[in-house]
Amino acid sequence: MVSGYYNPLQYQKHTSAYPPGNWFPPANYATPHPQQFLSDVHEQHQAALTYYNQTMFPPGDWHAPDTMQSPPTSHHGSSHHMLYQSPATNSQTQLNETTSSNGDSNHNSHPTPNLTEALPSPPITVSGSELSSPGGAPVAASSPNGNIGSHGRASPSTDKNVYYDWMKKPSYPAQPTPVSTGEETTDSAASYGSRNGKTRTKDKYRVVYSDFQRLELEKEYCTARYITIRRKSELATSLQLSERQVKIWFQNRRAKERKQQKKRDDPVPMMGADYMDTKPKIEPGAHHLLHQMQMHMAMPPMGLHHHGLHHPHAHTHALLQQSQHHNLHPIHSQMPGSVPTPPM
DNA sequence: TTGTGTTTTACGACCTCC
DNA sequence: GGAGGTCGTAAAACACAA
Repeated sequence: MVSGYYNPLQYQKHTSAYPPGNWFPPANYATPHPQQFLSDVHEQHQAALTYYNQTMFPPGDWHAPDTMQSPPTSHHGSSHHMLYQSPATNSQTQLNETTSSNGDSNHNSHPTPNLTEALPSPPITVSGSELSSPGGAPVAASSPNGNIGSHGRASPSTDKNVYYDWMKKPSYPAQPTPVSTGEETTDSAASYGSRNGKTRTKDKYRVVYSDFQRLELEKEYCTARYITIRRKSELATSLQLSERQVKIWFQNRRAKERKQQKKRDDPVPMMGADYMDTKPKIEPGAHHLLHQMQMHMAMPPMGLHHHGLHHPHAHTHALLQQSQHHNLHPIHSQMPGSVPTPPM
C-alpha cells in the first residue's frame, strides 16, 4: 500500500471551490485568456472556460489581472509566462517572481503562496527514458497551507463543468516524499504491479498532483490540446514534473475528454464535425513536423485542433497551411514567440 | 465504517511518422 | 529506431450512499 504519504491532516473537505481568502494566485500568475486563442472552439469549451474563470477567480476573492478583464488582443503567451521564464531559472524563483517579459504582468498584487509547498512530490515512478526531473531537488511539499485550492468535488454529471471538476476537489497535496533519485526505474526490482511486476514501484503506485500543477496543466490544455516539446519541457520544469509526466497527463487528459464526449454523443458518432475533437485533427506523427516548424519559428502550436485534418495524407500539407495561416494571426505573432528559443 | 463507483496517474501494446 | 499518438487497463485516491 501507499500509506506512507497520505496525510489526513492535510485533507479538508470543502464544499465550495476556493473559499474566499483561501487562495491567491501566485505573484506571477496570469490567468489565461483562452477566448483569445480559442475563439473558434466549440461553445462547450467556452463554457468550460467561463466556468474556469468563475471557479478559479470568484469575485471578491481575487482581483483579476487587467489582462483578464480586458484581454489583450495579442498574446496568447500571457498565460505562458506566469511561470516560465527560463528553464534554467531556479524554479523557486520562477514561482515567486513576477514575469514581465510580455508586459502583461500588471496583474496581481497578491500575496504569493509558497508554491513550492504547493507542488507535490517529485515523480516517483520515473522511466529512465524521460527522466527529466527538472530542478532535480525534490520539494518539501507537505505544507497544510500549501494547497492552492480546497474544494469539494462536483458531480461528474454537471455537464459543461466537467472539464474543470477537478478544481472543486479538495486538494491532496504533497506527499511527503521519498526522493526520486533517478535511479528508480520502472524495472526496478522493488516494483510491483499486476503486470509482470515491473512497471510500478513499490513505494508508490502513483502520485497525486497538486492543485497548482493540475491548474497549470489544465491551463496549458486550454490553450493547446497537444503540447509542444518546448512547452512540455517548460511546464515540466515549472511544475517539477518529468516531461514524461506532462506528456502522459496530456494523453490522459485527451482520453478523458474523448470519454466525456463519447458519453454525451454516444448515440450519434461524430463524423467530420468540426468539434473540439475526439481525435486529433492531425495525425500523431504530424506533430513531429509541426514541432520542427515551431522550433524554427520559436512558436508553439496553437489551434491545431481547430481544423479538420483527418486524412492521413493531407495533414502534412495542411500543416504547412495551418502554420502559414497562424503566422498571420496576431496571437501567434506574439506567443512565447517572444521568448527566445532555447538552443536545441 | 464499509462498500461501491468514479477519477486520476501511469503503463504496455500497438500505430504512424520522420 | 525513436518520438508521440490512441486505446485499454491497473491501482491508488477519492466521493458518497447505506
